[in-house]
Amino acid sequence: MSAVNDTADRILNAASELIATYGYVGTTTRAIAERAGVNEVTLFRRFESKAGVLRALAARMAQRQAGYAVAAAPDSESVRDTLLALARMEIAGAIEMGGLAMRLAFDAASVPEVAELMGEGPPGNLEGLAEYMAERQEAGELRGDIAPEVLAEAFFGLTSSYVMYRTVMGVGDLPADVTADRGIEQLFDVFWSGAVAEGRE
Amino acid sequence: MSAVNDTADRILNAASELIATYGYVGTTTRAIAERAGVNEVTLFRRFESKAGVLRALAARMAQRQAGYAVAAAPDSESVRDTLLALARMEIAGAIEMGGLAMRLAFDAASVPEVAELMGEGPPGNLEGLAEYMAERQEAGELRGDIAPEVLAEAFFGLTSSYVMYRTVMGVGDLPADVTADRGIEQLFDVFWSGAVAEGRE
DNA sequence: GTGAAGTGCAAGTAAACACTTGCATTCTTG
DNA sequence: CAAGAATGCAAGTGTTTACTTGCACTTCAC
Repeated sequence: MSAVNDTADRILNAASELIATYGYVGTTTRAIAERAGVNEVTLFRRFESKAGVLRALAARMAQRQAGYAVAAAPDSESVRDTLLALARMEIAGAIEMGGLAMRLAFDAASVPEVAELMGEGPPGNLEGLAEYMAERQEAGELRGDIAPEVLAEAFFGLTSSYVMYRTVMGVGDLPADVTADRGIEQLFDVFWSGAVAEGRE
Repeated sequence: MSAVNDTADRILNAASELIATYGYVGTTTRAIAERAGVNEVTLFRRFESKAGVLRALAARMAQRQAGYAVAAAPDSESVRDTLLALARMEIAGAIEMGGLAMRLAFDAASVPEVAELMGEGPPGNLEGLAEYMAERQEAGELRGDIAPEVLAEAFFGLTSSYVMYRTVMGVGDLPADVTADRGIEQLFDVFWSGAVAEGRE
């Protein structure tokens, strides 16, 4: 990595960690620069403003998240495997970003600069998953007596609160390996047993 | 209500709404005073400092929450009814406070003044519920192949994300009547069907 | 080896912040 | 009605914030 990008990256990394912990308004440019081991002036020369840092951060996030989406594509044979994989992906992504996306989703409701960047965000995800749930209901794989939006909300509610508890609120331990963690599977299993069509599991 | 308490109450109400939306650091004493229709100086004369307002707010919150706890006491005949009632109570309480408690639980991780006041908070709740879950597992009413902590986390994950989506992130509509809302019962039912011991429902 | 780009450092800006002081005015209460 | 408490208003404090300017230094491509 060239020295020039290294500086920018260190700034973005520092901003990512601080914003994830203290939120956008609670994070100062001075603190970002300090943690990045860089002069505060450099931050402004590279990113123009605090909002500029946020924009660059969001861009980098979107880029990485795109990588996840691709990895998600191969939807597994069974609905259960697909959803469990999605849950693990959601959790892994959110944890790898240190709760940044989660914190930003939170801040979007109150900080205009953040709201601009988040776009559809959670509502979009929710809608998309609800469509999938509806399909699987029609196929008789998920129980039909619950609205698909509710199933989607239950799913995301579990994954997002799992991450929120651990990264933002400091409750519980982070899993060593998300792709194999037993606790995640148990949590998912509560959802799954409640969502699967009777006589199907 | 006497005029003197009225002033203090208006300040606390304003602070409650603003902090719920913008967080503790994002809320200014000027904004609180303005929304309360009161001079900023009055706020300081009554509450000494911004942290003082927060303390008073927490005290009032604890007092109201105590009311809920009493109402909760009569644990219903069936586990299902008990947990559904608890879910409705949690949601009603959080909504009535306009997401304040939720936002504060969030801020506690990063704002020392908030952390001091929140005490055990979510971890305490989680532990308490996990104990109840363990009891019901031993009684054969809840499935035994899932750790009680996971069951408790699933429960609170659903109720808290339900409120979080609606109050903080602006996703979905608030229920007109929490005690009767069908959506809440559906959401709870996903949890319940996944948590109940086989052949028990 | 020269020039341009990137960075550090010192100093400074204007605005916003929590919080204070002094005084005039209103409200409450005995 | 008188006294004291509660409030409003105007003007301030010192600190922190995002952001700027000017200058010296290094690095590296050509």
